[in-house]
Amino acid sequence: MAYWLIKSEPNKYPFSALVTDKNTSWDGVRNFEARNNLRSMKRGDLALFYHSNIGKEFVGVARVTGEARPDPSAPGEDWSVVDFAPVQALTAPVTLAQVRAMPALAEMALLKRSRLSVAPVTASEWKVILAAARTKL
DNA sequence: GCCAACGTTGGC
DNA sequence: GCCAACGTTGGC
Repeated sequence: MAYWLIKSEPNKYPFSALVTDKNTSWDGVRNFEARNNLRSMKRGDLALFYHSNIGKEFVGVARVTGEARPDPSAPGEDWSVVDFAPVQALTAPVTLAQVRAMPALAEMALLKRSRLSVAPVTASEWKVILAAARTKL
């Protein structure tokens, strides 16, 4: 199983909306690398849900429930969506400042590739963040 | 609201 | 194939 991070601006689609919706199609990705990351996701993979711009923190965990398929918001174009369901909110959100402050997270894509909206997370990074979030799955 | 970073586009 | 211009993301 692989780990990922997905970013959303909370004024557009907050984690709470995923909780309400129970399932959502992650559409609108228009970056090749982010799209390729979506295509690498397998059912059952877990993703950290990050609020960009507002909050700037990890707030929850989501699970891949449906693997990549054509993005209906871009008919005829070569983009993909993946389906996610909420797993749980983090007990304590983990802020960008916290991530920056932890040496174990210095290489995270969130920091190194800050403009990439769908990115891989290593198993060790995953562990560190869930510990900081005081969250057990 | 500004601006840095950086991916993409298009002219040559 | 290079590179300048442009658009977008996301932090501040």
